[in-house]
Amino acid sequence: MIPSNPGRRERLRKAVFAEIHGLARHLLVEGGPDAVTISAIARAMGMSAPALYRYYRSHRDLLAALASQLYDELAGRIALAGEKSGTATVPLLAMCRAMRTWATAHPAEFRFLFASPFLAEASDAGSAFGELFLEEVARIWRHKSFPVPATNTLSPALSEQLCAYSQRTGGRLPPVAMHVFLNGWVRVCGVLNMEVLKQLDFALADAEPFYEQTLKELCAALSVQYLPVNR
Amino acid sequence: MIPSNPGRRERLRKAVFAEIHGLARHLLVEGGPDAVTISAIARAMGMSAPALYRYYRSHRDLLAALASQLYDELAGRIALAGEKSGTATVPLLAMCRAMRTWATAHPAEFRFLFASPFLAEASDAGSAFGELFLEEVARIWRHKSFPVPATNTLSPALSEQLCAYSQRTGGRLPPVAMHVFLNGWVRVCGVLNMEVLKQLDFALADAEPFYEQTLKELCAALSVQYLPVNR
DNA sequence: AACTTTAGTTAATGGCTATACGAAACTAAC
DNA sequence: GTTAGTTTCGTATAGCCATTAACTAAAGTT
Repeated sequence: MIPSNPGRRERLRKAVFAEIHGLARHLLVEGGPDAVTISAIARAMGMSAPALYRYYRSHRDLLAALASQLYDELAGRIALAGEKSGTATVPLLAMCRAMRTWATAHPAEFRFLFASPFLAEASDAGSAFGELFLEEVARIWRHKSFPVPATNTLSPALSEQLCAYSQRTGGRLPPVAMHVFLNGWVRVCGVLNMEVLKQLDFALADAEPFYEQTLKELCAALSVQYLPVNR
Repeated sequence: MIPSNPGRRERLRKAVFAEIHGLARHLLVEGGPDAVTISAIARAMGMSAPALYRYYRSHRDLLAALASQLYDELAGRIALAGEKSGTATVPLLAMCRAMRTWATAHPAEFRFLFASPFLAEASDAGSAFGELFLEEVARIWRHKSFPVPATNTLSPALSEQLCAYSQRTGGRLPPVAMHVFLNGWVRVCGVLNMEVLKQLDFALADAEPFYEQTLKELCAALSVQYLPVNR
């Protein structure tokens, strides 16, 4: 006989959520963000559309949950790559590579996460990712400070903002070092955004070598050793 | 009496197109890309929705026309800034500034142009802009070549693609110089994309000083004189 | 066994794209 | 000036979508 353990209902509910997420993601990959409709998901599940409102209060909420899930997946991959990187190598390199690996393996998801009109208004789309990489750069800085531009080469307006950000993040990096970090972050994100949005196709058939070259230059700027990908 | 000149119908038609474009853009700015619907435009015009199909064969076509119009506007601003820049200064600087000026003045349009799921699949979204700036860098190169990385520091896979692109664009820039150009282009686009997509808010309240610093560094890389904005 | 909660149904509203068809207006040729 | 053809618009319609309301059946609870 089957015992009616108390958590059963929740387990079933969880399974339905999982099914919804899976189908939503599948639709996103196959047909873009506009294809992720409540109707389509319900249809694929063999359910009526209004039934899905037992699980999400609105279409928006469903998309938000999907975004959050993808966000966690990417953040997880990056964190995992950082942890797994051997003691000899710098975690930052592995994290940057993990980010691109995920982005190119899942372009639709990456676009949805970073360039969707849906999240654009919600602000700070990828701020937490920035923090993730900032912490790594701060670790490198603590270990051995890298060269920074002279303070007087930065405009007062910029210095002021860098100081504020430095303070806001607990002074882990001095303002001028913060500029080095931001520069690198913009380059990494820039290449990834542009590659996924196909804004580099006009010049490069495959952006991987260019990305690696960028990482090499960033390692040089941070005075850490660059190691090629091990295959 | 009113003469029935032959061009009248075309004039009216042109006016309707202009009205559609204006309303479409207004809706884009006010409510994002999803607000640009045939119905909403028709409603604002006091027309029935099907009537708009006399002007555009589909919703997609309308959005494509809107994108093309915005594209032309931005390209025009950039070209104009390049022409108007005084003989003492480098056009490239003015063009980069014009691009950011437009982007920040019209964030909704810029997002629609560069980060919309609509154009992402259509490929080479902003390739022509890259060409625009490439020509400027080539002009600088012809005038006085800037320092380039040693060929052996670039991976063969990257060198090969740079060679191909160099050839494809008429050899205006040698492959290693092409890498310098691409690096700069990624940084400029990266900052702009991230600023408009609010991916820099976590660090910078105002991205303008950071953008100017980026331009300063690019000028240094291209061995041209950086001039602050004249006010 | 009675009550409550949960998960699903159908029906209905209103917005959207898109097509088909008809009426009016305009154009041009006779 | 009349007539035939073209262009532009409206109405009607079909199909998709989100969302709500009312209802039902099953499962869990007491």
